[in-house]
Amino acid sequence: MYQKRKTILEARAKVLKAMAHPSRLFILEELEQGERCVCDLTEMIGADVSTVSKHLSVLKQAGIVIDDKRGNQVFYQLRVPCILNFFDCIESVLSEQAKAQVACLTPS
Amino acid sequence: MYQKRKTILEARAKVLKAMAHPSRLFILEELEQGERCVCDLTEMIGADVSTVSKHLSVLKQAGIVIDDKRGNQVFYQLRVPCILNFFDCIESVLSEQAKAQVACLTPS
DNA sequence: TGGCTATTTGGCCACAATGCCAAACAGATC
DNA sequence: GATCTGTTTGGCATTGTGGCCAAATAGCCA
Repeated sequence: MYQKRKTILEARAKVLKAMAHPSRLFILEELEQGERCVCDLTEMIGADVSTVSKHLSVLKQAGIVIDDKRGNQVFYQLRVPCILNFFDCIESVLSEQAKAQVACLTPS
Repeated sequence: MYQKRKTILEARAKVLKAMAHPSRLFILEELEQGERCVCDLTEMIGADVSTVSKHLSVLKQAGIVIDDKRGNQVFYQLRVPCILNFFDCIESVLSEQAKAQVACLTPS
C-alpha cells in the first residue's frame, strides 16, 4: 500500500522540503517578479552570502529554480512558475487556523 | 524587505514542512478518500504506531488535519481539501527534472 | 599576472527531525 | 476493579538542517 507509492512520495516530499524555509519562500516570491542575482537576494534577506547561496543550491537541487552565470554573477529564475499557486492553499490552512483560534477564544 | 514578510513566510514554511515527509504525504492522500483511524494508517504505512501517531500530530499542529475521538479510536480527516492541489505543481517540477535528465543523457 | 568582485564549498557547532522502544493514558467490556 | 485495545508521550540514538566564518573558485579589468 505505502511501499508501492513510497518512491513517488519521497520525490514529492523532497520538493516540499526544499520550499519549507522562510528565506527560500522569500526567494521564490522574489523570483516570481523576475530573475535575481545572488547579491540582490543576499542584500534583501540580510544573511551571509554563503547562507543564501546554500539556500539557492537547495532550490536548484530540488529542480525549482535554474541558474544562469553571466559575467561574474549568477542569476536565478523559477523553472516552474506554478510554484506560487501553492500559496493560495497554504493561506487557507492558515486562515482556518486563525478562525479556529478565534472560535476558541470567543465565549459561547 | 525580508524582515517585513518574515512572519508570514515562517507560517507558510511551517505548513510546507509539515507536509514534507513521504509518510505524511501518504496520510494526506489517504485522508483525501475519507477519514481514517490511527490503526488503519499504521497498518498501511508499516511503521510503529507511535511513529504514525507523531506524524499525525505534526499534521494536526500545522492545521492540516483534525482529529475526532470516537470510542477508543481516533479518526483523522483533512481540514483543508485543497491540499491535494499541491501535487499537480509538484508533479510538474518532477517532470521538468525528468525532461532535463533525458536531455542531458541524449547525445546531440 | 595581480587585484577586485561575485559565488560556492568546507568546516564547525547548535539545534531540529526521525524512528524505535517502553511507559503512560483513555475507553470499552467484563 | 481488572484487563484488553487503541493512542499518545517520553526517552534515546542517529541523522539532517541552518547559520556563520574562512578558504577556494570563477570571471572581470587593469
